[in-house]
Amino acid sequence: MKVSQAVEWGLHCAILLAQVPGDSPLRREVLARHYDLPEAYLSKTLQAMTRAGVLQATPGPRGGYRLAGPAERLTALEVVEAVEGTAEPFTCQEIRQRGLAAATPEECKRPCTVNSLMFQAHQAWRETLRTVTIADLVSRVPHSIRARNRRLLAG
Amino acid sequence: MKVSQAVEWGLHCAILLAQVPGDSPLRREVLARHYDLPEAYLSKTLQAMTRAGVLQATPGPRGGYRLAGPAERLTALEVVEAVEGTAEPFTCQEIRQRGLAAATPEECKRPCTVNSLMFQAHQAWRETLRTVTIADLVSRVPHSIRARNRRLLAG
DNA sequence: GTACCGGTACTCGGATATAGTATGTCCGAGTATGCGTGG
DNA sequence: CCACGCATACTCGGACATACTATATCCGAGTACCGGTAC
Repeated sequence: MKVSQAVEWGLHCAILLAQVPGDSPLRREVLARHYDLPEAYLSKTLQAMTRAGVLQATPGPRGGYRLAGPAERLTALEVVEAVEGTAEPFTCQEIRQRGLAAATPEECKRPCTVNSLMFQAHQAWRETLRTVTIADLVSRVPHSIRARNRRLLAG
Repeated sequence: MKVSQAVEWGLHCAILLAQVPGDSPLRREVLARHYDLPEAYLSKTLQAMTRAGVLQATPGPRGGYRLAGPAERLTALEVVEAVEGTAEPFTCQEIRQRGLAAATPEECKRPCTVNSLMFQAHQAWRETLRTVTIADLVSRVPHSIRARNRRLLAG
């Protein structure tokens, strides 16, 4: 089990976009330079976030990315799932229905206990991310860094 | 993010081993046939569980695998981490220290907020798995299946 | 002076290579057993 | 009859291929702007 590094990028970008004064968009190149990320690949992540409705992309001159909604209403979970997708990390192969001890369809009306447990664990994970918004994360960034960002994003 | 299918195999095998009457070990081939799994690959999973101390392996005739301890003391988390490893699924790249807005070492004494959040989410996931033992999972298996297993494992 | 039109430069979006990891398979190392042999 | 030693068959363990996904990159599609031109 491994979380894509693109998740880190996506969250940091969302946090940064939430600090942009006014409503001016940020170009992809600016985001990439800000954290020294490969711009071409970052493109893929921002794309996914846009498709998921987390970001709003504007093409053409004076274009770029901005948050699709207020940071107070955008949860970390939405960002993470925008990047990683919403597929369950554990997919039950229903091996209980195979082999010598194959369970009958009758016995499988209730979901597999292993499947239930893993699902429950994933729900706990999601719940943790759902209770935190991007605005919360911004407020946890040290003031000195926020000040520096304000200066960089203004110019 | 994706959980290896080997986790499903490992948990099911642990649950099955907990149902073995007496203390006789189960051969790899028996486990594989029970769920119609590729024996050669299942080997890798059982190996990992043995290395982690979840299973005890006995070579030679009349050998096989058995649980290293009582099912009541073996948590699902231990099994999962035995198979998947204990590495954090989210590894912070510390991108806040790079690029134009690079944070100073002084500002990085506290861990990155993104890192903290993802860590916290993972802890919630682990906690869910830690509160459930293999014995619990056995008790959730339908009686008809348990009876069938008892019969199969006796012969 | 104003409105329209076309060219241009800039932005994102998706199709295309590469690398690393999960998946799948094989053969060799080690051990308890069972038989044969000697006392 | 009993004890010892050896060959054997059986078990797991780790080294070796393959397939898929995450990573990384490029070039093309679309859009707003800006200048020129006609009215």
